Amino acid sequence: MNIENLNPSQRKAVEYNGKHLLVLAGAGTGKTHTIISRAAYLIANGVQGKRIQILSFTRKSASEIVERVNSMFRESKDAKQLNGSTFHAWCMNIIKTNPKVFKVSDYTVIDRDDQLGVFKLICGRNPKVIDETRLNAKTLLDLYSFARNTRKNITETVRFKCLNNSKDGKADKEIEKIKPYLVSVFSTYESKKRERKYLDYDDILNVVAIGLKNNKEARDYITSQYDHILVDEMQDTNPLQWELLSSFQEKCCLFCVGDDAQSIYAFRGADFTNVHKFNERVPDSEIYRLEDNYRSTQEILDLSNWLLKQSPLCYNKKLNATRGSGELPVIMNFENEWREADWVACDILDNFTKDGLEYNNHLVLVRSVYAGRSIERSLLEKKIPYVVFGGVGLMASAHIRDVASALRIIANIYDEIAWMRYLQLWEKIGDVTASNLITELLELSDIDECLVLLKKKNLKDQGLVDTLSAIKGLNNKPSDAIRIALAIMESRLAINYKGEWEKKRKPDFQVLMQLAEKHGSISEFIAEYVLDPQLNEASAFGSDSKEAVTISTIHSAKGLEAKVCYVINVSVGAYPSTRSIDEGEDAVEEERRVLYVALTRAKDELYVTRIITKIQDYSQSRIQQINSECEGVYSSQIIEQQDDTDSEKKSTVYFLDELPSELVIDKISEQTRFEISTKTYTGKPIAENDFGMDLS
DNA sequence: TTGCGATCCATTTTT
DNA sequence: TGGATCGCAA
Repeated sequence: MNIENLNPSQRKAVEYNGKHLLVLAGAGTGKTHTIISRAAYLIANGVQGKRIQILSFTRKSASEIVERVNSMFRESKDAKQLNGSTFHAWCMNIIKTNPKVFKVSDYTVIDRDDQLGVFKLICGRNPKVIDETRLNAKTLLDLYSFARNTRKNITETVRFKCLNNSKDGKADKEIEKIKPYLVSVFSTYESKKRERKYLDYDDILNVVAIGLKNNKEARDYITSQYDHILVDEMQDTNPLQWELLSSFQEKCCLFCVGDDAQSIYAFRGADFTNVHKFNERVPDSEIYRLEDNYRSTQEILDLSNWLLKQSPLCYNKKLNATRGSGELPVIMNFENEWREADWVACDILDNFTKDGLEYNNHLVLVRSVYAGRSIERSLLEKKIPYVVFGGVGLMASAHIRDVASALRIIANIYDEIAWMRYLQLWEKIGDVTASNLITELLELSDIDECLVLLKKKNLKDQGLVDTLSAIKGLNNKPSDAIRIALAIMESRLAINYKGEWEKKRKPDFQVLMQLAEKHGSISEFIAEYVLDPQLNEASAFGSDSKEAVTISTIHSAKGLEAKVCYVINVSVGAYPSTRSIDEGEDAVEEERRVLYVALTRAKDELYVTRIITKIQDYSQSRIQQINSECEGVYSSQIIEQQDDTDSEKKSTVYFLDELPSELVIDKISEQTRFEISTKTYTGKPIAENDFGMDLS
């Protein structure tokens, strides 16, 4: 095994032979490399691959790790059986392979959209809930999911998420008021899940984590199937996942890698006390640190370190660049998002045409999927190929869900959500007719009875019945089921999706069938697919995604890196977002870490762009800089504007406010400078007598 | 009741 | 931008 390219602290971690280890690894310190080496080291020392489980938060990183370990052992069978997956996929696998322990293996896995559908249904039937609680179905679902992942009760959850954790009498009163409604919605949802045999995301973890916790025999049986659990991104684990891991500490060695400064999933329950209290909770454990950064230049790290140091939280972290010094990061200021996007596209094009830097050396980081759109448009305009990370997967797209609904009915005839979607696809069936039909259908006990009932209804389009009867025997041939269902449903889908069908929607099914080939049953295929809507590669525009610019949300960018990085719209009101300011300090600090993650993706060049709509977005020191850049008359206007606004909103938080000027180059683009300068025109107006004909 | 068109609306992050 | 909701005609 190739262990030479490990530095001393990495090597110490890789060769650790105590029981449990937490590796605190800053950004770019070779975290993935360390995990890979650890797995390889274990295999090289005789541990069977199948007794090692690698856990990660995205399928991408999990499979990358497994692949890289496998490539180190080309011929060895031991390595080939190495397991690597997300927490959810792992638990699902445990459920499926141990049907005698977990009696839920015939359940249908539902995703967020399905869950939301159920919540909406429940709220729709009970309108008082939304009126009285002033929460919508989506927020209720978020609360429910948060509560389950953090193992908090309703009272604590509401206090924490809705009331800024305040403990005064007013908050207590509010909780008392809305709690009964939440109880009613949540319990209705839970009984619906039981009736319909649904497993949602949280159930998958919950069933295994709590099952193992409370049942010693099951725990011993399952946990003795593994020797080593390797956890990536430990800082993103939530209390429920911790519960799960802790069941394994007796029989297995835990090797956890994480960085508290990169914890950006608190909104969905991640809790970095899993990192901070590792020692306390896990007897027989040690903590090592990795602090040498191999990715970035010192200038990029200086900016990142500065950002963390401004935090009231103490991260006790300072990254050192082994690569030494390079270019200063650049802050670019723009008038609006189109200019910003356009500049990014131009800059990438310049790098490509002038310096021959391939497109895949560029990474554009955005806060939300939505924010990536303007960038997409500019890249498209300039014919620059790009790949998008972090968008909605294929499974979420409507036409796929349509066909999947037919398959889901075959796999589980109690799948009310699937029935609802499937029935409404057809002509003359809307939500009322569908609901009535479903009430009758759910009384029946198999698909043939359902088909008999549906035939009797004299429905306008025979396709409804034909599709189901054609695929009813294909539960174990998902790929065939898709092909046949598609053939019958196609004419209907073509109507529903009009012009989009042939070119945009239909081609997706080729990919879907290929994926289905790999699975032995519909429910297995659906489960896998709901957990991993793997089709990000397909969203590549251009011939080869290896030659493309990457656009990614920061949350999906962990583990990504590029020579040139653009962090978009780091504007006032966005970092931190005004929304998180309202939510309180914890939310703001999480946003700081989000920005930190973004900054530390860059290897050589870092561009932070932002939009300045108001000149008071600038700090005092920046005003002086602009004044020196802008000429004469404009300066005085800018300073004037500053004067009438700084008495108000002093409380606005902005991460780059006190940024020392020596850490960055702060630029304002030519056009933007012009537009800002002329923003308020205070000169003499052009009057009527300034134009017209000379009548003399 | 369905299904279409029009209007409005709000925009964080994801297994 | 497009997604969700509303109102109206068939």
